[in-house]
Amino acid sequence: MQDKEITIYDLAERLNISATTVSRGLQDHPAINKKTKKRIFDLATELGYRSNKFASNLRKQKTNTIGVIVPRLNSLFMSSVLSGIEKIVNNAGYNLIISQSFEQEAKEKTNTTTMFNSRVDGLIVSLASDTQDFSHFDTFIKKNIPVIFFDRIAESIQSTKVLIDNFKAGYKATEHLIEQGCKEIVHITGNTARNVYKDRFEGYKKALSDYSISFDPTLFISNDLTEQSVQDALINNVLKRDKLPDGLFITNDSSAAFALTILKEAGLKVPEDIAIVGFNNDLISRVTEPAITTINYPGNEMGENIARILINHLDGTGDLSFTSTVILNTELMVRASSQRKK
Amino acid sequence: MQDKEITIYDLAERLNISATTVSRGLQDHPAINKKTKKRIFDLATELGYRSNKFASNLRKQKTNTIGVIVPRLNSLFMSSVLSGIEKIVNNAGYNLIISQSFEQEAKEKTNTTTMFNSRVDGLIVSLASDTQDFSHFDTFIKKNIPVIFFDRIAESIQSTKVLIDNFKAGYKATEHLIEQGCKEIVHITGNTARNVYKDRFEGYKKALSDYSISFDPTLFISNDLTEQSVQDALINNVLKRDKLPDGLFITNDSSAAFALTILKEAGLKVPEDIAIVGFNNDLISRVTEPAITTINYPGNEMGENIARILINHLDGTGDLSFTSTVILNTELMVRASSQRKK
DNA sequence: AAAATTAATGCAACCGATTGCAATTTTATA
DNA sequence: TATAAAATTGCAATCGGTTGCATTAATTTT
Repeated sequence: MQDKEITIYDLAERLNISATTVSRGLQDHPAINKKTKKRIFDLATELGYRSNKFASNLRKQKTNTIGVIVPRLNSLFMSSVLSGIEKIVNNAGYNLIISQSFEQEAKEKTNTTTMFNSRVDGLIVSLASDTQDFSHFDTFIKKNIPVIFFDRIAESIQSTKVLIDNFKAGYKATEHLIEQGCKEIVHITGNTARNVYKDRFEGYKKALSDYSISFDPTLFISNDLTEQSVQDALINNVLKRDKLPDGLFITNDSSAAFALTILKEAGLKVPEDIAIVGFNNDLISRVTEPAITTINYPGNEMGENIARILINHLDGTGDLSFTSTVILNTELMVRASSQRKK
Repeated sequence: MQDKEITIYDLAERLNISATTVSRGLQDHPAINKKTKKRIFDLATELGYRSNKFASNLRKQKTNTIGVIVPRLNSLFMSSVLSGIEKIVNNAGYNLIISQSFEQEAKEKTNTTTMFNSRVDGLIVSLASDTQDFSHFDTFIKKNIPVIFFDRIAESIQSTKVLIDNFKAGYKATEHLIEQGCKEIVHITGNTARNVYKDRFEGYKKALSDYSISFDPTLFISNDLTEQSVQDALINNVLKRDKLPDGLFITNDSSAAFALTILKEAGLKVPEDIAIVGFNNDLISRVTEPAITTINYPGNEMGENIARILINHLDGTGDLSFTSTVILNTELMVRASSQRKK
């Protein structure tokens, strides 16, 4: 439209004062007379003035933008985390730029570069499942731009991390199955190059060993946890075994629910023939029959936590110890899919 | 860090050429000699130059950023849409800024303002359930900044819309239930001030009337579709009726799944006592027992469509007819929850 | 009322890239 | 070799705020 954009110079001209004063007035600078401020604000509103963030960012070298890179957007857990992040960040006056790595290291790298070039003030990352090399974050570290990892973290990187105790969660899930009398527990999980899956797996093994059950590598299945993979694992592997397993610990609820339907279709009774434990406590774990025992992993709270830590760092006085690890609590939600004893 | 940021001036100085040439070289401007370009690119890489988007945006008055406002992030449907949008938009070199209205008109308004002030090149919106006044989008319209509505649209606004034929979907769902022998079909849905719910409701009523079933207002329940509300509706209303209904059309799959568990708990058999049809075709509709009949509503494709339309408009030559409506196909996925006849 | 403070305001440079137009260099044509 | 045409490159203004330092105006203090 013809609507010319109003600038501080326009305001200055109309008010017969300098652009400097307008700028300061708009920022509520203490040195500016209250009446002058009022005149500025009034005219600004009247003319529909809006600050040009680019000019401002350019000068201030700050963007008020936070970048987020996640493996995928379309899971309930991820979107809960994002929802939590967005809420906090937005209230603090920051913008969110979001991108997905689609579980690919290469995409993650280019996304990281984009974020860097967008000059985000901070970066929040959950790693792709196959990322092995972390050099793409070096530019951030070098420039002292905070990077927070959550859920899928990189142990080797010196930076803030927000996660759960996956080892403990894996241990508790497995222990619970053992207590229900399971002896042959299948563990289906993601790429164990990633901490989340590795640690849960370690917890699984530790529980087995603590209860004197020897770890059977053939009961351990690591794949990408897509429907296809889960189906393959069950039909071509688990269900083909001479002796069918009596327990299944699978590391997300969608997969657990999906596995449940496949096992039931195959004629197995859950939990009598095979007990199941999932992970996350998504709604889906509550609507299956039987409902699925799972680990409660509060995504929304995690998101809020992450955001708060980052914002505090950015807004607070240049604090020191920005290298910390935050561990959130999880709990086992026992439901019918695993209860074999009363 | 000490790392000074490299600018085109630094490059220019080192190469003994002007910043203009560097700028053009970096943009692969045809008037610049190939050898010069190579020298520029080489030095840029060597020194780790990165373009300052703010300076560039400031000068070009374009941000390469697209804003998205949705009611909530944490639903599978929404995140699929976002995932689709992100994919396309990112490939086209745009950034995504995302925010949530939390279903509140007020928050939607402030988010819109923020987007406006962030000078997004385009805006993608799915309305909050209680938004009645659309004046907050006027600023965009006035400035000719494209706004695309999807799913939850505003009929009265003249702008591009991407959605499904909710009337038809509602009709098909209801017709299917009728064909299965249902006579008393409960319809639980969201705020009918919003097109999605209103149209599905209209479809429901039309199907009833086409099959000579009179519409019973007491079988129609409109609420916010939270778990709590669905539970209330079923327990304090539906299940308290003298004559229990024999069909349920509920407009999202999570709610359908949740409703299913409640009805089963109450001792009803599905589909024998009551047949159920949901909406969306989320994974959750496939893992319940029985699996839930639903309307397939492909979020990811919708997202990609939206993004493509917007990008084409932004990158393409200033096209004309930017006021169109795109209707995506949906289909009824018949599953066990509604099959009462063979 | 003059001098010393304190409060307000303005000057001018700067942030880094872009671009219309002019100037210079190179290559082609006569 | 002089001249026209094409290919390259550079000048200088511009985008809109921000900020250190200087200046001017309003208050206080003697």
